[in-house]
Amino acid sequence: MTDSTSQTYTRADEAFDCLQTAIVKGDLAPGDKIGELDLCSRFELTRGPLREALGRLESRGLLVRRPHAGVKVVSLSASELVELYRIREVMEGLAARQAAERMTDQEIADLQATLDAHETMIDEAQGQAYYQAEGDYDFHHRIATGSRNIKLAQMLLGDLYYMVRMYRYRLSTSAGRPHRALGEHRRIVEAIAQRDGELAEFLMKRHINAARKNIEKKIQEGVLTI
Amino acid sequence: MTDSTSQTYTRADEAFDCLQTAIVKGDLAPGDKIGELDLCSRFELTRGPLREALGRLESRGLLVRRPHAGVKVVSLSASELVELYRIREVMEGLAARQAAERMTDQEIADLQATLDAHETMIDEAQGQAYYQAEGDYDFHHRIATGSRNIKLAQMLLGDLYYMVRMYRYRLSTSAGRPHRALGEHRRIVEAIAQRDGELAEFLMKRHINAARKNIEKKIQEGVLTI
DNA sequence: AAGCCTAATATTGTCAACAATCCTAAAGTA
DNA sequence: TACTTTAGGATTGTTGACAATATTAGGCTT
Repeated sequence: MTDSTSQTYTRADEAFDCLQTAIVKGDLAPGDKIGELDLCSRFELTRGPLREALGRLESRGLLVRRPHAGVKVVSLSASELVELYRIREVMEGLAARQAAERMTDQEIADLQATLDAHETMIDEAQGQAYYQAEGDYDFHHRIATGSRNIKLAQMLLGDLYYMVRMYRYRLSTSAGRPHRALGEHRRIVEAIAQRDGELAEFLMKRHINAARKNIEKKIQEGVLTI
Repeated sequence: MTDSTSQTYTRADEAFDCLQTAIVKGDLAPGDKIGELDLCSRFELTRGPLREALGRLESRGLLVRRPHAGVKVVSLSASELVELYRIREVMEGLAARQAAERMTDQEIADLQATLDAHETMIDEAQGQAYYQAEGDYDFHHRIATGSRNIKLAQMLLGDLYYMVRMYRYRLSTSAGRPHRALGEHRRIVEAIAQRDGELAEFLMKRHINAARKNIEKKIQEGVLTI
């Protein structure tokens, strides 16, 4: 995600990627207070580039920083996580609509192919939340890109998805949901293939709404403690 | 917007604010290629904090950076600017809906008061685009904050608005539009006061849609060259 | 015993020198 | 004349040392 056109890969870019994946994968858990020197030794970096990366991550909302006090990984409250899905609902709805208008036929064919791949993945790795989540991410990623709305894709891929993925491992396995989600994905792609932007937007919004309700239910059940 | 809770104000924060306002005010115009040393001498900074600020601004999409080549202010194409308004449409629609559900009565009263102030401002500074734009910004700012959706407010106030404001001085004066916009604002606030979130969302979306069409028209007329 | 103040420590913020890379301009060749 | 190549210069990337600040632990007071 760090500007694929850049030919050279600076240490700051490296630091940024390391930290971002560490946060997303859970190696750095929400709420962790982390020292710069720890990070330096862990990732074999020096403080200059590291600090630049910290600045970027703070700006994206993955870290919070207090001058002279330190850096800690952002920790969303339950309500904040839910609010994230409300934002996704409208933004990805727009993405789906624009994707329906602008994706190439080839891209749509590829998208359908990935759905087939997801299906076998779900059947094989039954209940393996990780791969399900990756498949889901792939789907949303392609649509965001397919919207041809650069800023929209940037905001989704660079901000929201990383925050959502931070929490995915906690709230993934909901019996039967993967198959239902896949069905919803199929319908969305169908609408896109028919170039029906309005329908694609509607279906995408409903899809994310369902995911949100699923999370809200878990929170109420106390399954998900944040 | 740089974390109001921070007690101490670091040089990097200073650099960030300086650059951001310079970009928004047009002192650094879109497309300008800027050297780090120039910036250092201009803002009385040293390179360390400056680079950290550059990282943050790049992450927010106000700057583009190419390793070893330099930094330049982002320059939106006409279509990218229009796309920005499509994003605003759905995000601010959501903000208006949530604001209708969550703003305090006091906040709503204040909002109505600012609209009155805007009205006199428009009458007095007739055609003074700058103040009109500031009033408009204030209105949208309050609603974003009133949504109580932290991330949504962050994205609107920290990303989108700055990019829009970069271009406001070019596309501001459209005879009669200020009054019409004010009327639209009033209706939105009315819906919020009645706690009608659905209507508030609808009206806000239409409001931004109108602004987008206004810009598209100007682009087609060739008035606005980007 | 509990709370406040003080000082030591560790961590962050800042700086200036060094190394690596890109851009430019001049020279040479087709 | 126009294009390629190469060397120089300028700019960015990186590093490690230095300064400033928040935290924490310990002692003191109430």
